[in-house]
Amino acid sequence: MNHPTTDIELLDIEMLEKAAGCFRSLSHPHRLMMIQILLQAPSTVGELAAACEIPSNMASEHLRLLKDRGFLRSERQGRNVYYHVAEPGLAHIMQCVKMRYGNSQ
Amino acid sequence: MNHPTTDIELLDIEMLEKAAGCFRSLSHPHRLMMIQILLQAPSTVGELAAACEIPSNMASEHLRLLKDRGFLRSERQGRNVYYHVAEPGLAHIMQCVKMRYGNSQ
DNA sequence: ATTAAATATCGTAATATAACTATATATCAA
DNA sequence: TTGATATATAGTTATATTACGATATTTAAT
Repeated sequence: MNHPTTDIELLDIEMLEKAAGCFRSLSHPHRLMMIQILLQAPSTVGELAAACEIPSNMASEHLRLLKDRGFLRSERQGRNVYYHVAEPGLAHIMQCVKMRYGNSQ
Repeated sequence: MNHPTTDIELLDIEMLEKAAGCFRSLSHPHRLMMIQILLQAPSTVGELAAACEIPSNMASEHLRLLKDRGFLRSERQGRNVYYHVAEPGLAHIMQCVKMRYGNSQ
């Protein structure tokens, strides 16, 4: 009922469902750790697993989750698979996290 | 090993655990809907329940979750309880969501 | 070809989350 | 006080997520 340009549109429940799925895939400390690392440089499954101190099969599962959601992409190089950030918005999101929880700010 | 000013600090796993909890509390379509609405104006439990088409006791549970996380605050006014956004960062987060899923962009 | 290393997938048990019914509390009005 | 409305909490069941051991796949080295 407002003027078109001032009318604030709400996302419908379907869109929110997808968005909720994205947040769910971000709702694990190891996955956030991986994203943090990958925002600095592409890394292998093994490197990410070591950084999180978890077995590599679990790292692989977490990475698949993030990849399926479109947040990451992967690229095999020899025996290793390198993952990298595919969604630029992740940097933005992690900045929000640091604003709330970072020690440097 | 880098120069202090160029060293990018990673949040430790404890901080990431808290951040993950925040994302988990955002990982439900009805909770996102409530946040969307509350970013426009404070609303009662009943109003939010109606907007989400869920029973008010479930709305109450979702709201408690968001309140416990520090995202919302509540204030009783007569028989109604009004919730409002307590974390300004939520507007920012919802903007990210709209960038990805909004029809107006 | 065989072996080893890195990654991925499968099956399953433990745990967490969600939805629902019933009940409780708080406020107001008659 | 009694009844009605709005909100909150408890208990329970259904479902989803997580962790993990075992196994499979891919690549490279011998």
